[in-house]
Amino acid sequence: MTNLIALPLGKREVTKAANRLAILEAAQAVFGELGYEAATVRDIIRRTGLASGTFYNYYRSKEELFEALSDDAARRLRPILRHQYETAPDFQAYIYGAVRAYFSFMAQEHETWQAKRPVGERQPIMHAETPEMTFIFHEVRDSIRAVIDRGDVRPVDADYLAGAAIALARDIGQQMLRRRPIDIDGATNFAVKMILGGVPALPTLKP
Amino acid sequence: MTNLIALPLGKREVTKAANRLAILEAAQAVFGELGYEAATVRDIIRRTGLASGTFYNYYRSKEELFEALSDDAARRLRPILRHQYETAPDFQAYIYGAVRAYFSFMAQEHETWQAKRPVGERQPIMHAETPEMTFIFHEVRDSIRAVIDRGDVRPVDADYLAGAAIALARDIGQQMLRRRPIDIDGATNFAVKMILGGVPALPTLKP
Amino acid sequence: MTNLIALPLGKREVTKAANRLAILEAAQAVFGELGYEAATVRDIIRRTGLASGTFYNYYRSKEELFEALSDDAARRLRPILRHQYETAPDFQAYIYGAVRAYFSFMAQEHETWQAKRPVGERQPIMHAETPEMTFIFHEVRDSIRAVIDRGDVRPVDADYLAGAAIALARDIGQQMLRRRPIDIDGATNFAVKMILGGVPALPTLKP
Amino acid sequence: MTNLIALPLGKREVTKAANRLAILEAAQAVFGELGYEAATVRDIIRRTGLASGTFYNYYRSKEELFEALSDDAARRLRPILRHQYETAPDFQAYIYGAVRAYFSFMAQEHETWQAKRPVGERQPIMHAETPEMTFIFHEVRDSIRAVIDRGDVRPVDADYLAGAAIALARDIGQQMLRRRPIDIDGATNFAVKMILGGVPALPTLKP
DNA sequence: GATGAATGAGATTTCATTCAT
DNA sequence: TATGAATGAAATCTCATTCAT
Repeated sequence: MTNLIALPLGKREVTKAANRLAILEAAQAVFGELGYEAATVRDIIRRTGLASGTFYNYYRSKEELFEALSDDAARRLRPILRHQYETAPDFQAYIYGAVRAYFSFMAQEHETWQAKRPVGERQPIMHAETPEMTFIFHEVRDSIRAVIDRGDVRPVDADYLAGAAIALARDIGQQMLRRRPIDIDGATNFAVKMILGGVPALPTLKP
Repeated sequence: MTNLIALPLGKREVTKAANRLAILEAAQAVFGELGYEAATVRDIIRRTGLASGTFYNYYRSKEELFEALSDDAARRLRPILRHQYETAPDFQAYIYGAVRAYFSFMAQEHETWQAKRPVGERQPIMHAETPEMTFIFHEVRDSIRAVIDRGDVRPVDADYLAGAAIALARDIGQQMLRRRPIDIDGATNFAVKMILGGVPALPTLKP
Repeated sequence: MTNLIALPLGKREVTKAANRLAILEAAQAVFGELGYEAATVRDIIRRTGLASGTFYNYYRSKEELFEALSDDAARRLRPILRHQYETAPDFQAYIYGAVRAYFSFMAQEHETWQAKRPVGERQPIMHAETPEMTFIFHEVRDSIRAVIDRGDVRPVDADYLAGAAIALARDIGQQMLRRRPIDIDGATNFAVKMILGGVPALPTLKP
Repeated sequence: MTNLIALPLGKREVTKAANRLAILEAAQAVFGELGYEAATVRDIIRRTGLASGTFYNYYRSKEELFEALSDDAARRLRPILRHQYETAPDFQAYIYGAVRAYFSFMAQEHETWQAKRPVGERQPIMHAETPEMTFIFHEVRDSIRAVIDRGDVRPVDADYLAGAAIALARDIGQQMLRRRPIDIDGATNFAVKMILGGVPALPTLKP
């Protein structure tokens, strides 16, 4: 989402990049609000102020936009999560770093994530069908599996643990965003304590 | 989904009840597979063998069907969860009872909860927009709040805890359904340990 | 286009058959007026008085409708052309019979073929992209080839001859429809004389 | 398509002329391949390497381009056909000269007239909506009418005869282009024999 | 002029809902 | 009440044309 390359760009290029960005951000907001299925290309394009046809100058379909958003999330989150994974001295530190990075990420993009919705709209409990969610889910699960496989953590059920940790963090993250003020530290503290507090109690897996 | 009221019914009434039931069951399966938005009324009605127009003799809209399904889940699950809540000697026992009841319920209705999808289709991580989920979320959150308010549990963040517990249970429940054999005890054990293990570590809420 | 099966049909079936027929006829007219590419599903459905969505209860797409129309033309014309082919004592008689059958067919369906067009519209010279045309072209070419292969006609260039005969008949047929009164005999006479008169003059093909 | 006027032109004018020519040629090819309706402005402009907006510096619309192409064909073909018409000693010679000129013209511009299409695509029998065709049709019909009016040919149905002759020549011309080697003499011979052979047999028109 | 992204009218298609039978 | 075709609003997508650079 950030234009890291600082080359002189003509107005046209700038506009094009800005439009692409605007569509991505609008899509992120709309998917967050409505979920993938309920979101329409119109909902997204309307938010950008662009014309309907313009959407198709950038993405061939809603599906492709979803992929682009996933890629975007991956590009921005993966290095952070990878860094946590590689530098954390132990499982505890990894979980802490990953959860905090994730919550910070969510909070940073909060204004697009949590755009004001029409009141009276059915409020879904949660929209997992969001590109960021999809990416995070797979990324973190793989890390947790790896940690367990490496033996850094007592042999517990890796899939259960990863699923539980992610589900938990996702939910708390969303709640965090709904509260004022947004308290990253508090949410991180809560989520990490829940996850790490639970692990020692887990049944050991017989190999 | 079971007709607990056993009064003598005329043929017409029997058929009506059977159709209503068939629609509910089909809807549960289809919403579970596709989510609320992606599911079409025709997807649902096709499973029942009824004609599409017949749907509207029973429900005024797709929306109303969703509500009915929520009510249905509520009617069936609430007594169970309430019973756990009222008879459990302590918080630990309540969580255990509630999780176990929930997993048993999922396993019982397995075929509708976890219907197989065409391979290659984009697999959403989760469909939160399921009537049962919506109901359970609110019910359990209220129970946890009550327990905390009563002082049976250290004053922690009830919303975070409820959300975390439910998210966690939901995820593990779904994983449980994908495994063979379906191991209710194992899943319950894991989920309960995670939830209860985490609670003592949680930060105390300053009132 | 004719409902040859005379079974008692409910009103629903009748309506359905009538609608299918109406769409076919409208499509025939619209393809004839505008050609396949320029014709839109809307143009077709508008003529029937049906709602736009109704089209898709009968055909999945414009393409499928085209196929259906081709099949329809084939079903109605093939027996006639085949009969001419099989019963004609010689090439002359076959050409006469085939041309006459074709012109009669066109004249019969004239009211749908030649619906009034908005004035000022660009008048294409000809629309070959019509299901009937496509079918006839292939059918008659095959017959002429067969006749020549059997040696009933001097060895001339079969493809050239078939193409020429069909192109010629098609054009004269269309002109015939534009004239008042429609003179099937006159048009047949002209077309057949042209075709048969030309054949003796054609260069013999060296094998 | 050739710039017959050899005046000194500035650089700008040369480019302009070249672009205009490139667009005409591309359009001829694309209309030939896809027909007027199915051809898009982008299909045409893509072949020229120009930008889509540039198209509108040369032609106000797709429609106008079509007209321009007709005019172009007229400008190039009319003198040839006129010359045949004026110098031919009799009807036979005129037909021969005209058909030959037309076939030579087609063969010369073969690559644009008969571009190869993706296989498997629905092959329309013919695209009459081609500017050249439109022009030729009217031109030749007028000539034939004139010949008949002058009494050089027995009074037959001029419109039928012109239509038949043109349809026939068009079809054989197209077949000629598909064969290897391209045999202008053979095709001319065939077409002329067909046309002229048929004429004596035609019914005389009562005035 | 040349460029190519933006525009928006219009085409195709889907689907919740209605309604005649 | 059951049926299933009809409806039409709304969604997706295309493309001739415009316009800022």
